[in-house]
Amino acid sequence: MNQALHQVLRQRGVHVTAQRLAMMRAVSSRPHATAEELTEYVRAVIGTISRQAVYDTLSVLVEQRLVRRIQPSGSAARYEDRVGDNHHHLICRGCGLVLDVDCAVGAVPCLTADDDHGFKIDEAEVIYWGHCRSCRGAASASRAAARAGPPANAKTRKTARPKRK
Amino acid sequence: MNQALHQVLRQRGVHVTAQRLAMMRAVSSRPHATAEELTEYVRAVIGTISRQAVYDTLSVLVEQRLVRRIQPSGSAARYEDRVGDNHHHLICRGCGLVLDVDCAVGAVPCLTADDDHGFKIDEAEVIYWGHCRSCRGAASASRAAARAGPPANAKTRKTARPKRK
DNA sequence: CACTGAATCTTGACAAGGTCCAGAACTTGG
DNA sequence: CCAAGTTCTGGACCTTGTCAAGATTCAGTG
Repeated sequence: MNQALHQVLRQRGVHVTAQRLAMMRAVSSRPHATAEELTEYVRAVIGTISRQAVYDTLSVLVEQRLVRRIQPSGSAARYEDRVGDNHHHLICRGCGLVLDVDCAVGAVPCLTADDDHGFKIDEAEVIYWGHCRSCRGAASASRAAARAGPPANAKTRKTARPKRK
Repeated sequence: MNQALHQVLRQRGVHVTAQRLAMMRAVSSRPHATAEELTEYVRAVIGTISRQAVYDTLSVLVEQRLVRRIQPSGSAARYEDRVGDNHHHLICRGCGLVLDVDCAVGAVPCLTADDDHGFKIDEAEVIYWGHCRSCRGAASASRAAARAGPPANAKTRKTARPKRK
């Protein structure tokens, strides 16, 4: 199994290391994970990896188009190994859940803006923002009183920050 | 003129302060500016404002839908006061230039994903990535040798970092 | 299998962009 | 004009990344 990943890397002329193999496994088994989550995963598998190696590896993989990086407003970058099919993302403002959605328009669409202002466009990133079913339920009570709808940015902190001294 | 802004704020039940008025002016006169640039602008107008007040004010304005926040990968959040028309953005990977583009699909489109997974979608954020005309020219020489096309992430550091000790 | 140059990884410092907190100052309704 | 409630200030601190230098590891070669 690692044999296949091994080949993929070699073919592209990059060194094959335990860190890289583990990172690829991590990205593929935890779609939409942040760099930190991937680090945890990799550490669980191969024991240790430096932060720098994580970022370095990820950017190599992104460069090689083996991994796609998405960066939702107000949260850390996330990575996934579903590349080349131009799908988009649906993100919950409440809990940060990220889901894949197929492109609403068609095959490899979206790559044409109405007016490209002379740009050479190479990617269209589409993010649908909203609230997932459960967050909608949870928020409805408080939102009834709110004048202007849901907060514009998701709180991404998962756990309460420990009280500082 | 501030009278109008004043009313807008009051109507929404938020306090009217010099900082907020100045910030609204700033956003409207400098589309796509970062928080830092807006801070500079506001300081030039009313003398002083704390960083906290800047972020607080911006998030109030965003919540009230008076300002829209966009956050391109790898760069600070940017703000604009063109809200409600569902336009999109075109960003240069080379120099970070941000341009508005009208939606390629239609009126208030894009708000429908193929499958919404039970989400209540309230916004579709579309970013077209590419290279502007001048960056394309500048990069062509070095890119000829690259194996995998253009770098996947823009270098956003504008100036070389000063060499550390 | 040992050797060697190049590619990677580790460690540690640093920076940008934000957030949290507590108390002072200001705005608003009455 | 006042009390109450908001907002602002200042400063510590956090998160996510990046840079540099030196130690290690890969992978082709003899």
